[in-house]
Amino acid sequence: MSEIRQEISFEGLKNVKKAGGSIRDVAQATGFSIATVSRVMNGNVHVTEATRKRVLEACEALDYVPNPAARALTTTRSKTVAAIIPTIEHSVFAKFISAIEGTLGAHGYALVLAVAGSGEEEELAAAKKLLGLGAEAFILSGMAHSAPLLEMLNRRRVPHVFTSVWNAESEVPTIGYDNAGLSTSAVRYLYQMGHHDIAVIHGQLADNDRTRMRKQGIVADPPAEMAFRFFETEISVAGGKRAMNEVIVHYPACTAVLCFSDVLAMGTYFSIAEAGLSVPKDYSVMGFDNIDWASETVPALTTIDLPAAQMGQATAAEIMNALETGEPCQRHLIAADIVERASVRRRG
Amino acid sequence: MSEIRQEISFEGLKNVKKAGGSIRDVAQATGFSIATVSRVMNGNVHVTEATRKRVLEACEALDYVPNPAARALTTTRSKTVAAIIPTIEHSVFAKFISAIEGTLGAHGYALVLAVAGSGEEEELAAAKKLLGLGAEAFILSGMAHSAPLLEMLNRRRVPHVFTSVWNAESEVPTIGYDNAGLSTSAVRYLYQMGHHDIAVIHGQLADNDRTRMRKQGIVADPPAEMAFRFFETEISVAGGKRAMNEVIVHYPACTAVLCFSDVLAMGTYFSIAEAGLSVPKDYSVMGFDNIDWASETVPALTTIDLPAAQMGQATAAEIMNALETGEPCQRHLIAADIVERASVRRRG
DNA sequence: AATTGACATGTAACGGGTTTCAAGGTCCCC
DNA sequence: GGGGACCTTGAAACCCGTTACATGTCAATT
Repeated sequence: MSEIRQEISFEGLKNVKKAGGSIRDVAQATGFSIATVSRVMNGNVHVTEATRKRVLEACEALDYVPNPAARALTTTRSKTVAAIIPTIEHSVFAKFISAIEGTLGAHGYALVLAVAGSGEEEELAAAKKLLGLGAEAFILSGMAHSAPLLEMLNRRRVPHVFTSVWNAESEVPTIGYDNAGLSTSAVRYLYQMGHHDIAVIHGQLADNDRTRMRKQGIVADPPAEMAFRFFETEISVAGGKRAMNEVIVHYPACTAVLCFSDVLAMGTYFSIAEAGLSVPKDYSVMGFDNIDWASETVPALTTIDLPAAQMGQATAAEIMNALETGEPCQRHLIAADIVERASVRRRG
Repeated sequence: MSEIRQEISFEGLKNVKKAGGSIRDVAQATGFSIATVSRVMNGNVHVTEATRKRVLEACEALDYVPNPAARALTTTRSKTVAAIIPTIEHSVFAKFISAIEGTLGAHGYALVLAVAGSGEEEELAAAKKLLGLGAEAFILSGMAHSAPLLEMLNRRRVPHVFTSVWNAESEVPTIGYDNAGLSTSAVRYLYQMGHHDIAVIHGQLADNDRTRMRKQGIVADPPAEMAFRFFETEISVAGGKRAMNEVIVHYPACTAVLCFSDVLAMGTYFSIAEAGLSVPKDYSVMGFDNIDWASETVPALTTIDLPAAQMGQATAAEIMNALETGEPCQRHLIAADIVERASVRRRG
């Protein structure tokens, strides 16, 4: 019987009989009804200890696990939340995702991941796909998203949060940092340390609202004596290095460099080293993120500690709450501070 | 009617009527049967262009998307594959995951992610959870996994692959590198460059078979004149720095350092800089991974290029093939080469 | 002894798709 | 004009759980 089956059918999984049958098999094996088996599987209280034990044994013996699709169909809960992020290849995102997954996982939820570059259509397509694959909530990066995407989420009442940003005014649920405020503090710090000519190295403005907000925090109301020059590059060590090469050549007055990401700062270190100069003697450097090796560089990097793990945790908790209570997600401001190390020196 | 609903019920999502009804609503709206609607949704050929158009319009108007759970229930396909990885906070994993997601996503599959530290029970629990949440295939790291996990996957005929490793003998499907062979070549390279006293800095052996394989590749059959000392540490810049501090103090004969990860190599750079020494004058350093900024360090890092993206792509392709044809996953050896840069200098 | 109620269990109706099979329609060809 | 062949469409069974409601049992209360 079973060897025949192996011979005749083999075009895909649909035909191969998997171990672990249905709830009716367990019911039959134990003599109980499927309702009772279901109750046992769900930890329902109205079951005798004896029957619970027998059912559990049968499940073990038959290698039974409830069919997730069937369960999702009746409960209308897939316990799956989706995160759409622009890239995972950036340690801050990795830490964030990791925290989300940990928190979600601890409560029986799964995380499905989509990397959507930075195109809005790409993001919309990813969201549609994930919705069609069972995601019941969404975690998005930043606040800038295509209108169709937001409409779709609202129309279908899919809980969602925008992360890495915080916006007191807007009514959308954001969980993140006060990006503008943080860059303002960074500038103030550099000012206090005696730096007046600042190179700001940042990623693409076009497709990243967090970068735009940070820039906004600088240009909005800078101290009168300060001058800034902005260098846009790709967010990577290589990008930071290239930008710093520019700074060295074209911005002689510059004494301090503010990078909107620690990996950019790392790039400046290498650029400066190659030029035969040194940090912080020739250039003070300040980062953003506090990635885990920021404290290990030589000199140790002064940066802004963005608690990505904490943000991930808060995000996951908020999403799960929305899913379980039906309340909309709450806004959260994640506090972030400058961590002063050795890469910015006092001048004058 | 609908406003009453809003008032009375609000304990969780189960009660809130979502937009976008069922296939029957679409059927009713168009006057066709649900069978026809289903055919349209699945691109079935036996539908007139005119009716296809009408159905599609109705879907648009009603904001209809097929219920994924119902679909998964009948097709027994969730189009969801799970990856269980020890950590995501390591750029090589991130790149790998990213490639998997990209390949999977391009074919309509979703990736669910679980980070399972390195405990075997933890991994088993994660796998069970994901199975109960709808995963239909698994991507695992390394070959060392708990027997219950492997038994479960085999019993239920869940396609799975082991990644980052390659093993010609074993019958399990592995997709990855010849870890032992690569460290052997690294040693040979250092030998050719005139280095005979090598410090090897690596991560925990206990919970990582890839690290063990790499070590094996060194101790199995080293050139007679060579001496090795092994330094175990945590895989991070900080870990590499600490280990290198040890090397400097306790291994004076050492002229070259082989790190089983580029982040460890980065740590050695900082340790060496802090000691007032330099690479490659005082120590030659060689890494493993070729993470994206390995070419940007000063000096640029000589390392072994592990094509994580290629591995991810191959893994995803193999898993999808297994899912769709029923054939078991094939083994793949991913070629990797030394990329010679400036951190190893010729001696003698 | 009768009534009540708590509790354990069973029956059956969903939920929202896919798919088999049958039926009706159209077109072609002899 | 009749007989197929083929295409489009529909009816209904089925997938596998969950859960409202019904039933049955037994102990406690009066």
